[in-house]
Amino acid sequence: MTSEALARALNTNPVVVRRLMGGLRKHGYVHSEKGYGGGWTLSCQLDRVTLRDIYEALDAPRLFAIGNRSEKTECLVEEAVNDAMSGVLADVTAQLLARFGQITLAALHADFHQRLAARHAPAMLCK
Amino acid sequence: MTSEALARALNTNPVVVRRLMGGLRKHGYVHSEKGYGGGWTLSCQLDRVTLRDIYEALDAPRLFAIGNRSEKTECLVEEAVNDAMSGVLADVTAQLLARFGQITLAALHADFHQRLAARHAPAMLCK
DNA sequence: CACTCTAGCAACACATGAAGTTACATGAGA
DNA sequence: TCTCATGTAACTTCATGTGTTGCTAGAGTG
Repeated sequence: MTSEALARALNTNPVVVRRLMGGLRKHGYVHSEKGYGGGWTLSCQLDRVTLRDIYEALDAPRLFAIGNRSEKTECLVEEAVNDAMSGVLADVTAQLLARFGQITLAALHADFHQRLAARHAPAMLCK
Repeated sequence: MTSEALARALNTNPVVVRRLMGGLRKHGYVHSEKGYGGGWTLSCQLDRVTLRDIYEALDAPRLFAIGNRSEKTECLVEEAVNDAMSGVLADVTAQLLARFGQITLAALHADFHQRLAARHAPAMLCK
């Protein structure tokens, strides 16, 4: 599949797609080929890759909208609050990643197909 | 204490302080008085207010930097991923708030005083 | 060999939201 | 009535993520 086609499907831009896919390629989840007939191909088993793997392949972007605005401070109040918060945030981050680590792409794939079937046979829901 | 003085201590602007303190006032944690001799006064017991209370008084701003970019979508893949993620995010949010709910301002206050003592008697640490 | 199609990449432009700023109104004491 | 303070709206600035353009390089076609 070309970046162009993916971008259309995702309502975004081919360059954005390449940026994201670049991370996935570095980790061997996808493969890309240049030139005529080129594009992206899957190169991993869906049941061996998790949301956590994807997150980390994407360079582990910031998870939280809150947190210390500076690591070092002269202010003892700020220090006390930072310590209290960063302990919680670290624990919660670990939990979140652990949960993401249990969600495989295969599971999402299966979920998608279930939704697809449901959409094509909506009458079943009305019984 | 005036917004002006607080702003200096926090390296910010009096108006920003008023915006934040406004939330705390609405919940009765602080009291403000206008005019000469006015400013902010504490009006709660520090051991009865938690970080979670503060967070909610500040109108519960976004916690996560990740998440659904749109609630409704036509895309079944997006739907599947959103469902998987929002389940995790909801659980993790609950955990985070629970933890914040256990951190009282009194505890932070005590922690601060401990740091203050340590700073004034640093020789103790070298024994 | 020229042409087209594709990814790779850097640099720039735009959008969004948080934080900071200005200006003015209101209320309280001197 | 003057000064000092909060209350608030409107505007500006800044940071970050997203989108866009322009160019390079590689790969197949005719």
